[in-house]
Amino acid sequence: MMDLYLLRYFLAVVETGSFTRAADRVFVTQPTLSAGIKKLEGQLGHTLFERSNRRVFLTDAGTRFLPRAKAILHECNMAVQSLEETGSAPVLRLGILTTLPNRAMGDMLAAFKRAEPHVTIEIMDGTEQELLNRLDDRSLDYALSIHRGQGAEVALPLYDEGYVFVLAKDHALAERARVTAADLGEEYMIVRSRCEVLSETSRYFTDQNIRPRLVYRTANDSRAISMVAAGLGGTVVPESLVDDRVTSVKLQGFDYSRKIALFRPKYQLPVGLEELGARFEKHVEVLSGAGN
Amino acid sequence: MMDLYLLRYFLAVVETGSFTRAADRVFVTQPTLSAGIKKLEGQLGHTLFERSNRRVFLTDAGTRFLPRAKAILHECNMAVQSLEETGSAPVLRLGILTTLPNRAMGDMLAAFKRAEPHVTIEIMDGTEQELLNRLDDRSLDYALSIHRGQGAEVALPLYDEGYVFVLAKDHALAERARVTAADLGEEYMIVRSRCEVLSETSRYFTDQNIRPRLVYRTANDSRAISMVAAGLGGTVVPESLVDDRVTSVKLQGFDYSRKIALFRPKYQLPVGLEELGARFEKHVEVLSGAGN
DNA sequence: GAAAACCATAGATGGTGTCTATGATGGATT
DNA sequence: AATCCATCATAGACACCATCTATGGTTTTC
Repeated sequence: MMDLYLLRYFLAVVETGSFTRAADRVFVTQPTLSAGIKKLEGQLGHTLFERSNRRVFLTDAGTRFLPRAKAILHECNMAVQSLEETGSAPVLRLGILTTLPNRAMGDMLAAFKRAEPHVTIEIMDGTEQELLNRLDDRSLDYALSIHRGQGAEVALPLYDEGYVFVLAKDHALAERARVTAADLGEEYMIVRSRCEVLSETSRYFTDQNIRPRLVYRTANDSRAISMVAAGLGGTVVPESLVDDRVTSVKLQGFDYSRKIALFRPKYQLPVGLEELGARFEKHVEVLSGAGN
Repeated sequence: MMDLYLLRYFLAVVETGSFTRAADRVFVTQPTLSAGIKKLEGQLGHTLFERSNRRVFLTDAGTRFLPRAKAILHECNMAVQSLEETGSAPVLRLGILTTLPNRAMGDMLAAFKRAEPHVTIEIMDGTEQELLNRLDDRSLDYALSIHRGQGAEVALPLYDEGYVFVLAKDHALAERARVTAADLGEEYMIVRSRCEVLSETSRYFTDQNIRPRLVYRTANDSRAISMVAAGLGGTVVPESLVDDRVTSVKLQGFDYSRKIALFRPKYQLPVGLEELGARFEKHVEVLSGAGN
């Protein structure tokens, strides 16, 4: 497994372009650093540097590893910092799945604010796994995410929705009620990289020997919808993400749907927040039942 | 400094609630694990567990540290995975500042796609610092971000824009051309946590002894605008983020503006991408000059 | 009071990061 | 072509440390 001190050696070599200067920078001798890089390469199973006697160069693997090494050390710094901060004022921390629509979320939270004018809400967007992890971590109190059969003490089921294919309003296929995979074979596809049915979508097309042309990939759904509206291509989205800038059509034979639930705290909320939490649950349940 | 193996010990104790069972889980003896946790606590300067003879409990510091420890190990797993992926087909990797508007970006990219139908574009949203880091890392080829006087070989200046205060269309202050800090004293404030003039905004209000009430905090600008539109409160945004769901007013005495630029690659692009990159630069320059 | 469970401490030992010394290689200079 | 210089790699010695076994201390249960 990896060692953090070796990551520091690695970064020093990248920054200086030389084992000798890097060794000076991290206050060890060159042979120590050389052995360290060799050890790291052994741990990872990839050569990270091409050695020459003028300077060293990152390999492809080294180039791919570089941002990750930085991210790891950054997280370590954040960890140390997190221990220096004092407790802050209590707020309700809500995670919202990135693929849930802005407008519905805005309306729901505005209604809650009207009922509870003095509450501060901190929102975190994330993938399903991120949100579950954050609930486990206690860095979130609640989360709105996809229901996968969890029991009532874990998650409060809210509503179901299906998936549709969205296109620009002036697209040739936009007037149809439904399209087939074959209809889309020559089209451009926008990949919403955090789509929870991404692999099902991919399989849907490959099962029918269709490979739409990929033109654009993003993790940001608002951007994806804007790109659809602008005519870059089409993409699969949950119904609730369809807005009046795009047109949705049914994708024949693609019958996936998702159920959205409010995930509850994994721990006993502090006393001040517990009643507020119960009111929040009630509020979300009422509004989502009425809205969708 | 921190050691990764000690983080694994820490997580095992959290998951099992016992040093003895945690030791079994990580395949060392209990005294080894005990000494390791003690070492980690020494490194961090904080006690992470309260010991009892029934089970151990996380301290406040331990609770704050837990999500960070997980994040570090997650990044380590990602790093190892990044080395397993094979080189993919070349794409143009563009970073877009999270506070740049979806519609303008969509229009610009759609126009580029019409000119270059066979290009795949991978978009990453990020803060200024993230985008600069990614350019340095070589994990991005280009970035659209804020110009801070960098020279022409680094960044191609595109356009300027100011900041405005946005409110719901039916807000009492929405009909004014301008508002003062005092006008907003009783209002609710939505904090766009990645706003590049966040500290200036804060200082603007505190300099005038105004403290608007914070109701909501998010890193996602689309969500923030939706919350404004829904009536949760108001917020400061660059002009280009104003859409037809909200109303903008001038904030008196708040004269900040930003210049947007296209940041260029920090390295020589591969031959295949180099000409494409030049065409991309030209395209962005022409469209932004015309549009804003 | 005895037994059980569990964390802490002590001492011995094998593994390892580090050092000094030296070797190998390639490019620049004479 | 020979020499010098810069730089990474290898070898061996050694101090440090993660780990083990053995034992101690504390609390709870029967």
